[in-house]
Amino acid sequence: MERIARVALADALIQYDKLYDYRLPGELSWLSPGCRVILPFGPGNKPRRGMVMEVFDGKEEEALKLKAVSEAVDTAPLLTADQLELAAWIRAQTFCSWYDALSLLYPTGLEYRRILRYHLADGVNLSDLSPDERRVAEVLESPEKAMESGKLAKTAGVDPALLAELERKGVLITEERKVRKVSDTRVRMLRLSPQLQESRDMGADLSLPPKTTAKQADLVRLIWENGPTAIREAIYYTGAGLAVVNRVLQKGWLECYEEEAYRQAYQTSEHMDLDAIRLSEEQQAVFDGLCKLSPGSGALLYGITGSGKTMVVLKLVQKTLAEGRSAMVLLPEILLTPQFVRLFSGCFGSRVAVLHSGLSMGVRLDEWKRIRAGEADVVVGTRSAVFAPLKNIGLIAVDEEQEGAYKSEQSPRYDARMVAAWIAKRHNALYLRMSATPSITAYHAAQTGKLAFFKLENRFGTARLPQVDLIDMQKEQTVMPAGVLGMSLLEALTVNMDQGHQSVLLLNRRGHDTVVTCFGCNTVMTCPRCSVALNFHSANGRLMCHCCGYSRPFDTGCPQCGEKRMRTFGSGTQKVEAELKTLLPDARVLRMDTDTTYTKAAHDRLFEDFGGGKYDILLGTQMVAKGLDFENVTLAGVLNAEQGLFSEDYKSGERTFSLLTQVVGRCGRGRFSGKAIIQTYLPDHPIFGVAVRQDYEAFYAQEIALRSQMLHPPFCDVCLIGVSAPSERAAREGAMKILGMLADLVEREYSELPIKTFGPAPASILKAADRYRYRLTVKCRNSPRFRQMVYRLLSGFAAEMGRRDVTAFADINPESYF
DNA sequence: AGCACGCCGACT
DNA sequence: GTCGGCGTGCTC
Repeated sequence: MERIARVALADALIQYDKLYDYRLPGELSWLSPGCRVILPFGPGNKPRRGMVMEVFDGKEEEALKLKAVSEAVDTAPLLTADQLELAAWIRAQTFCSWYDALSLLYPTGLEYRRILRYHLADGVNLSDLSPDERRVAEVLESPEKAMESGKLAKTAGVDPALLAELERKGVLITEERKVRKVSDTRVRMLRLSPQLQESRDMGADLSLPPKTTAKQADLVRLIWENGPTAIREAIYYTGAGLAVVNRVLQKGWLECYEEEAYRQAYQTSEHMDLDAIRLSEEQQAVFDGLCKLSPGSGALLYGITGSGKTMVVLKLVQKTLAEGRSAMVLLPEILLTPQFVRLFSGCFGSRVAVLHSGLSMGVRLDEWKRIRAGEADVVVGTRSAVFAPLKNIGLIAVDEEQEGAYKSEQSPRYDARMVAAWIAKRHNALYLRMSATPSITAYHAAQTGKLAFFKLENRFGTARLPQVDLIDMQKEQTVMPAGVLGMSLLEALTVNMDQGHQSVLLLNRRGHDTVVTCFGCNTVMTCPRCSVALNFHSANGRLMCHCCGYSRPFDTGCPQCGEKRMRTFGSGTQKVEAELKTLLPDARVLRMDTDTTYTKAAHDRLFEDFGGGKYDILLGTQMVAKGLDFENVTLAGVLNAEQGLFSEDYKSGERTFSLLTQVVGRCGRGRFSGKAIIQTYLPDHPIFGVAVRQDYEAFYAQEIALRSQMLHPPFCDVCLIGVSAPSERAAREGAMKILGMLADLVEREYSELPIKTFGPAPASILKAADRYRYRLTVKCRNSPRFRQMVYRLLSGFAAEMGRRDVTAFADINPESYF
């Protein structure tokens, strides 16, 4: 019998992504599932990365036909059996490769980088070489000297391919080194020597020889009294130098060892006594109800803004920890994490770990390790935090569950809410979705009993919902010609400012504005790589593409006619800011959008400044609507409320309602009552009626009827198939090809599947990053059998198109429409 | 993706 | 008769 490992291969394309069997040689027979390995792959036996998914015994003659695993990367499994199963599930759900799914489960900091270094071979005769080759040899000088491949090619000024050729010829010898992307940080610690420790354990007093210096004695006493301490800290407390430490170590009273240190993700915050906080009657009832649910249940908590959902979650986390289980709280945006982390770390201290993509690789690695080691058992983070290696999870709470940010729009296209549900079921944990404006799908699930339903209808404390006015911009006067601020809103802003209160202005922008056109020929400035208009950013004076990041200076002139003067359209935040400056010259306006808040530190600081009363008006895009909680804000204005309604996907109503509700909820959170003003050019749209009344249930009734009638989710699933290619023709033909293959599969083998196909159509952004995109939309039921068909479709298409630079992907229930 | 195998044109 | 073009197919 021989040990055989079934391995997932890294960087595998869908055409050949499957589990491969390799023999485990004797010295590697200890390898178990979850360990990373290096394998010889393909006819050239190129070393490739992989992860062991399964190990079993096989017949000797079978095993000998297999190639052998060449190297172990980990000495112990990196992932648990549960995690391997999760990866398999993710792969099946999202059509990603085995290894891509596995990669979600550990931080990139644990990845190794392979560094190739070249040496000169012994006894190379320089006169046998071409001039190029000789230059390479001269750079290396001698066999002892080595250089990294990229650097060598650059220094010698040769094509990197030449190096590979020289290696084949035996002129160069390669040496490979594996370097972890992020190293561990270790800290040197001091502890008592075994003898001293023993006497301390016996209850003896510390006794040192009489001629011990004061500093030495202080140092030993510190460790005696406080236990093991980091050298740096010990030096800090005793005032001793490193020389004293070395002396004491030499005398054998203390010993030194290394311990893993963790890079910090957040500042520790002031302690908060959770027991001192009493829940309201309504909150308590919800809390009790949630506690009574059977283990492994899913629930939806519908709570209006300001009803104190977070407080209920804090208490739930506390209860979960008390039961010896861990908890996870997911948030839609990185920008919301600081507030939550402050709150949670105040209550649970260093048991809290933070995970989101804004953290540096080192911090993320260390947070991951703290969680895995069980040192942190409360995880707060964004969608990727759902993969935190918590053990024995008792609670997964998803805040603002309707937010599209929970869905990944890059491969693997997972939905953190579905992953959370899977994990919760596996751990028998409570899966809690929360929102003031639940997604139609979640509310429907609650209505039909698939999720337990809880409600918080009252604003906490004295806060009351604000009065909401809808302004018809077709009739409304503006002060500025072609201005965006109507008279009513301007008046309200003035009054609010005079009373010393603050206001929030939301600009409902969706991409295509702050368009710039040529003053001469009226050409719209568009991105040369994408088919979208460029946006003017005053912060850097450049025209920028919001799609691919391309930018160029504003003053380069019109590419059509060379005219230097430009005209700006739309109502970007800058334009509104300028209008405010003219109309309310005394107002202190804080503009917040992706230009001004590029870093999270900047965002935090601006938020704090606003909260501290340094500004009268906060003006911004979507981000100002979320999570902001300041008692002095009593006016909210929405500038072009109908914007999002023009997008073609079925969720536009849901998103607009949610946004309006959030922004209205921003004001009147404290002692003062609030007011909201919504400006729109489409006042008769049914969504505004229910939005003004802040009536979610009425909105739901209206929306679910529409979904049912149009056969949209939750009454079906939507599978988006996207195709991209270097030319529009190739993209369209690719999409046609897929449509043909799909029809073929359906006719031959999958005729029983309920399917309706739409398209091919150009994607909503036809051209992005120099590639043209087409899409197909398939209304379906997301069943294993349907996914199997899509998988075959994708791998078949990839095999056929592989060499033609036409790629396709599938995304079930996407949040954005490509 | 790599890499080999394989079957047709211009070369020692 | 051989070197080499890139079309086709496989990768444990």
